[in-house]
Amino acid sequence: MSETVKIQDVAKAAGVSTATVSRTLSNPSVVSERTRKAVLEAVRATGYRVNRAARNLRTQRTGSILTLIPNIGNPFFSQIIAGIEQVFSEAEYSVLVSDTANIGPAGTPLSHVFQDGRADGVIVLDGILPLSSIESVKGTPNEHLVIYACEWAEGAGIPSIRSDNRSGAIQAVNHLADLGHRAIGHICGPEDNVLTGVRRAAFFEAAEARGLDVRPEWVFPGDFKLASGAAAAEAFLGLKERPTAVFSASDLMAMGFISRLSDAGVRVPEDLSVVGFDDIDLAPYFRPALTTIRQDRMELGRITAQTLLSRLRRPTEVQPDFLHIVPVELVERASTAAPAR
Amino acid sequence: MSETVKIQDVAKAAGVSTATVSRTLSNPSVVSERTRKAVLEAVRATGYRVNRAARNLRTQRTGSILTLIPNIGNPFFSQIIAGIEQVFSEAEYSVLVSDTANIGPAGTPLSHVFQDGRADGVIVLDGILPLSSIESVKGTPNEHLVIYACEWAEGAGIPSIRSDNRSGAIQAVNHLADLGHRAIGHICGPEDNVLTGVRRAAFFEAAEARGLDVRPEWVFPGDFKLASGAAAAEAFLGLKERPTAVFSASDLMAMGFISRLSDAGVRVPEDLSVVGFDDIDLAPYFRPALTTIRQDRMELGRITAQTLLSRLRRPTEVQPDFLHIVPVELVERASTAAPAR
DNA sequence: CTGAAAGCGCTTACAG
DNA sequence: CTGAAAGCGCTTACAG
Repeated sequence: MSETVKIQDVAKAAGVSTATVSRTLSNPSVVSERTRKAVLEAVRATGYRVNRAARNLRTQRTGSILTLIPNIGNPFFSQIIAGIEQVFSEAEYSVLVSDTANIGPAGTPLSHVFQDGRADGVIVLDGILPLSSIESVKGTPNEHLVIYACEWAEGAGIPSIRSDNRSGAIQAVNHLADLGHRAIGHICGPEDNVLTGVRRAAFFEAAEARGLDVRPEWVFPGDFKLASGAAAAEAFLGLKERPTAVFSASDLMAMGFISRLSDAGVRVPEDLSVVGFDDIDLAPYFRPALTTIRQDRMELGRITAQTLLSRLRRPTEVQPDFLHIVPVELVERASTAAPAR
Repeated sequence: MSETVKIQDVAKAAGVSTATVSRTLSNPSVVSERTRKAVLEAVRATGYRVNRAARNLRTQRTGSILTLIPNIGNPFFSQIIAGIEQVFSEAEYSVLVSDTANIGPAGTPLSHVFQDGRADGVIVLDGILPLSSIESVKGTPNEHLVIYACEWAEGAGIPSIRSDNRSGAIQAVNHLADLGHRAIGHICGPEDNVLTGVRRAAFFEAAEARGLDVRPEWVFPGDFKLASGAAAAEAFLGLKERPTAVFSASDLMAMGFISRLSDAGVRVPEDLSVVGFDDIDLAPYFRPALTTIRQDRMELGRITAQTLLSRLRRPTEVQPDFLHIVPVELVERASTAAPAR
C-alpha cells in the first residue's frame, strides 16, 4: 500500500476515463463487458478503493445513520442496535451510535446532524430528547428521515416503532389475576419517561377491569434500574398491608426488588409474585426465574431500520403519523404463583 | 432552514472572503477582532454549519473512530464503548461502532477502513479478528492508529489496553485457598479467545502455587455466556468427586452455573463456592451475590481512547509494543465461603 | 457505450 | 491580517 491510489490511477491503468471507472463501480450495467473487465482488473491491480469523503461531497449524502440513545452504557439498547446495524450494514450504511448528550450542548437542534453532513437519517431511542430539538427538522427535506424506536415523545409528529407496552402491562395484570391475586402493586419507570405512563395507565386499567385492589402506597417509584428495585423492596417491607403480587416495569427493577426481599425473608413466589418487563437474557437464569413480558428488541431494531431505509430510498413518501407496534408476550416462569392461604 | 447555506453565503454576508470565514472558524486567533465579530455574526445570521464531507475531503481526515466488537448485542462491551465515546466526543470525534463481521467479507483487510476514508483510527475489541486483516496496516502510515482494547491477538504487534487478567485469576484462586478450599475447578471462556488462555493458565499456576487439587474433569468448557455456565453445571452434577469451589471466567457463566446448580439442590456457598469475573452490574443483585473479579470497563475504554487520541495528535510517535494493563480487584460477596465439613 | 468538463463545499499555501 | 486561486477525489449531466 504505497501512496493512496485514486480513480485517476485506475483510469490510466485501464486505458479509460475516470467517468468510465466510476460507472463501472457504481452502475456496471451501462458499461460494455470488455471495458468492465479491464476496469475491474485495473481496480484489482492497483488496490483502488473509493474515497468516501469525495463521493459523499459529490453525491450529497453520507452513507451513515445516527442512532441516539439515552445512555450508551445501558445494555438494554444493545439488542436494538444489533437489529439496526444488521439491516443497515447490508444496505451499505454505517451506523453511528451516540449518547443523546453527545449531539451537542443542551438544546442543540437535531437538524444540525443533517446540516453538518453527519448522517442521512436519525433513529431516536430517547424520548427525553427535547421536542424543540426534534422540531428543528420540521419543514425541512429531512423531516421524514427521523424516526423513533422504543421510546417516543407525545406530539412530536415523528414516526415511531415501539413495543406494545399497553398490552404487555395488561397481560401481566391478567396473569396475576388469573392466578388468583386480588391485591397488586407496581414498580414504575422514571417519571419523565413515556413508557412509564403507558405501562402504569394500562396497569391501573387492567386492575380495575379485573376488580383488583390497588392502593397508592403499592405503586413504587423507580427508574428501570436495579437499585430502584431494591429501594422499592425497602418501601414494600415497611408496608402494614401488602399486596400479594407486584408488576415491575422492567426486569432489572424486578431483580433488584426480589434480591432485597429475599434478604428480608420474603419468598418469591411463595409470599409474593413478581412479573417483570423486557425479558432480558438473564431473566430465565435469575432465581426464581422471572415471569416477564418479552420485548423483541432485535426485531424492533430491524423494523425500525427497514422503515428508515425505505424512506431513504423513496424520499417523497411522507407519513408523519406512521406508528408500528411490535407485539409482546408473557413468558411464564417461576416468580409467579397462586397467592398463599 | 431554507436552502443549505455555504461558506460562500457567509462570506458575502460578512463582506469578507471564504478564506477568512474558514480561518475564523478553525483558527480564530489569526483573524482581527473586528473581522472575527463580523464573521461570527454572519454565521449566526445565516445559520451556517460546516459541511463535513467537504472539510474531510480537503483535510484528508474523517473525524471518526471505528470501534470493532465481536458482537454488538453483547452488553459486556457497552461500558467500554461508553468510556471510549466519552473521551472522543470531547475531542470532537464521532465514534462508529460496528460488528467485526460488518467491516466486510471474511478476510477484509483492516487497511480498507483507512483507504475508504471511514475512520482516522480503529479500536479493536475483538481478538478473533484475523491477523492477516490487522497486518494489512503494517508498514502504512496508519499502522499506529490501530489499537486493541480488552482482547488482543498474540504477535499482532499492535498496542493493547487490557485488564490484568492474570492477576484476576490469581486473586480468585488465592481467595478460595484462603477460605480453606483444597479442590477447585474452572469454567473456561471460548477456546479461540485470548482471555481464556491467560485466565486458565493463571488459574493453574495459582492452584499449583497453593498446592490445590485440580483435576481435568473439573475444568469445564464455556463461552462466557449464560447457557454455557448452565452446561458446566450439568457436567458438575455428573461428577463422582466434586471440587468444593469453582472459578468462572465470566460472571454470566457463574450465574448460569449457580442457577442450574440451585435447581439441583446444590447450595452456593454452603456446598460450593463460586467466583466470577467481570463484576457486571447484576453481580451484587444476584442471589447469592456474586464474589467476582472487578474489571473497570469504563476506565479501560477511557484509557484506550486517550491513547489513540494522543497518537492521532502526534502521528510520529510509534510504539508498537505499547501495553497498558488496568488493575482488577476481587470483590467479596456471598457466593464464596469456607468449605463444609 | 464513452469522454471532457464542471462542480460538490471546503481549506490552505502563496502572495501581498 | 486578508484574498485569489488551486485542489482534495469523486460523480454526472451533456454531448457525441
